[in-house]
Formats: sequence, structure tokens, C-alpha cells
Amino acid sequence: MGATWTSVLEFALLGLLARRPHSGYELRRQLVETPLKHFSDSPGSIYPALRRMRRKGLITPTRGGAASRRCKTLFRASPAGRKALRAWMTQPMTRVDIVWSLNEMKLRFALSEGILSRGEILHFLKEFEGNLHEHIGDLIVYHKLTAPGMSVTGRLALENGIDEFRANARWAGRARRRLELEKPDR
Amino acid sequence: MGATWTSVLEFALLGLLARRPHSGYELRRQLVETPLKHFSDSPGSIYPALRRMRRKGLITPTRGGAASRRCKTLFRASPAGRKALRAWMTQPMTRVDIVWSLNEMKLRFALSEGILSRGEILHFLKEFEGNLHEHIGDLIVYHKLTAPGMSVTGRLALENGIDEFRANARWAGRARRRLELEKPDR
DNA sequence: AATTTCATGTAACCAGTTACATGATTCA
DNA sequence: TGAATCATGTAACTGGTTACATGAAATT
Repeated sequence: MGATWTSVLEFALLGLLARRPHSGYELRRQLVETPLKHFSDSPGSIYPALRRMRRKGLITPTRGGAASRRCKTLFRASPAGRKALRAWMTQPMTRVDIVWSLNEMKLRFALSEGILSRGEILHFLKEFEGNLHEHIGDLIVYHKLTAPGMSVTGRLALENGIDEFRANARWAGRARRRLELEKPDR
Repeated sequence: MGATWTSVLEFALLGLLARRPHSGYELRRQLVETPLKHFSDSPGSIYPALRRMRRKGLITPTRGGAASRRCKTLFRASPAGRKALRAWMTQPMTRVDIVWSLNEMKLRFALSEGILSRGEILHFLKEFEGNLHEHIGDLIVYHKLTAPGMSVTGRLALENGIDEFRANARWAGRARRRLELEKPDR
């Protein structure tokens, strides 16, 4: 009871709505035009999600001034919505998240600017990198143990997974260093 | 009508059953213990999937000899199942698949040994690599065009995507070269 | 006037998740 | 005997997909 579940799609929408108000249509466009991190472009996912979020009090409808006579309903993140967004973004990351929710973790990062502090974003990257390295270590052990008995394509697929996680770890390191350099204070 | 849809999970199970008979429990274990490519370990996904596959004639129950008195029902891929598996694995790959079904493509590859010929597997890798390079090209263009207006974390997330696809492309090249070298004939 | 784009919905469906439930077999 | 593992199920739920449907505003 009371523990209202919020889906990843809802957080994605909430993240966009925390920056500035959007209509359902605009949100849909944003999601579709991003070449990464895919959600379906069908209205059948966005509009029901918006209704759910509204019921939960995460977003509130807004009148968009005289911007254009189209856009019937603009939404913005409510204070409760921002709070929920922050809570989602600052959840401690576990090994399980790396394996099962990698994309969700990346989404958290992608939307974090303006919501989290520089320090919190850096902390996220450190956690991300650490968990990735641990998981890569496990994968290498698993590879050593089981590769001999595997099919060649199975083994290659496993190596692909290791490569991918390594690319992520390297990226996290680079991203962290870049963030540490730029905006040196404040 | 007649166009029986088969989910990715079902193909994963079918791929395992094409190698050798398994019980539902064994399949579940196989899926869970693989550190990559995740499906849930709950019986609520495997057993209904097996029933669906059985209805479709993709698998047939088998008596596992006197291996052990446990395992009540072993399944194996039927000829129709093998045919469906081959058809799935040899589907031409599109750019869309790279973006929306990357994991499915990898699963196709991982299970392909013993089902596809060496030439077909190599062809898959070439298609994979080609599509990845095209997509990476698009992402770089998109990055150049939109990066200035993006948030730093958004831009970094996009770069993460590019890195990941690049890692996949490099892997595909290495895998292809390895397969071309070993087993030099036959 | 016709077409395209903007803009929002909803109804049906379905696979996968969660949780609950059961019973047999092996092991301590 | 009791616990852990093997082994298979099912009922309820839910979010996302597909497809259908509508209408207004802008563009041609």
C-alpha cells in the first residue's frame, strides 16, 4: 500500500518534464527522435503513462501561455515528481542493476543534469565503474571456467558481453575525468 | 492466420532444445546461470512458453531413458522446430534490428553453432558489422548536430551509446577473423 | 480543397513477472 | 525425520505494443 511503483518510461517522461513543460506529443517526439534508449513511439504508451503519473501527483497540467494554440495540455513535474525523480536517481546501485537494468542506470545518468549535484553525478559514475569492474571480473572467471565446454559462438557471445561491459567501464572513467576537469569549482 | 508468432524467449529455449533434450527445470537453470542475456528464472515464464511451443509443434516431449527418475518431462526440438529456428537465425538483418533488437541478434548468433553453416555464421557477422558501422555513422552525425544543445550528461550518454556500438563492431570483426582462420576447411 | 502534421485518446492483447502452491526425491 | 533441492504448475497483474479512431490546425 502506498508504495506506488513507477516504471522506467514514467521516469524518462518525468525527467523530461523536470526540465521544461511538454505536451504528450512533444514527449513522444523526444523519445522517438533520440537514436538511443528506445521506447515505442506509439501514443498507447505515453498517454496512459501520463495519466498514471498525474494520478500519482508526479506531474501537473499547465497552460503554456500563448506559445501556440495547439498543444492542448502541457505537463510539468510537480515538487513531488522532482522528489521522486531525485530518489530514483540517487538509489544506490547494485551489481544486480548492472546486469538487469543497465539501460535504466544509463537513463538515470542521462537525465541527471539539473537534478543532481556535480558531486552526486560523479558518485554515480564511480559506483557505475566499480560495479562494472566487479562484474567484468566475474565474467572473466566464468569464461575461464566454462569456455572450454561451450560452443564457439556461445563463447564468442560471452566475450562480446565482456567487451561491451569493458567499453562501458572505460566510458565511465573518461566521463568521470571529464566532469572532474570542467567546471572546476562551484 | 497461421502466422504463429514466436517470442525471443521461445527461440532461446528452442535453441537449447535443438542441441539436446532438456526438462523445463534444466532450461530454467541454463537461462539463469548464464551471466549474460537475461530471462527471468521464474517458472512462470518457462513453463507457459514450453506449453505454447508444444501447441505449435516446435517441440516434442521425450522420455529420457533411465538417466534419472526425476525429470518428469524432457523436451526436444521437433523437425518443425529446427526449421523455425533456422528461419529465425537466417532472417536478413536490418538497421532497425541493430537499434531495437540487438540482444535478439546476439542470441541468434550465440545459438547458431550446429544449426547454421560456417558460411551462414560468417555472413551473419558481416551483416552485423555492416549494420553497426552504418548506425555508428548516423550516431556520429546526430552527435555533431545536436551535441551543442544537449546537456553534458545527455551528450555523454549518447557517446556511451556510440562507444558500445563501436565495441560491438570491433568484436564482430575479430569474431569473423577468428572464424575465418580456424576450421580452415570442411 | 486536400493533405500533412499536430494532438490525444482507447480497446484488445499478450508475454513476462510475482507470488503462491504442491509434491517428489535426495541428502544430512 | 527434517531440510534442501528438484520439478512443475497456475492465478493475478501490469505495462507496453498494436491497431484503430478522431479531430483540429497548418500547409500546399
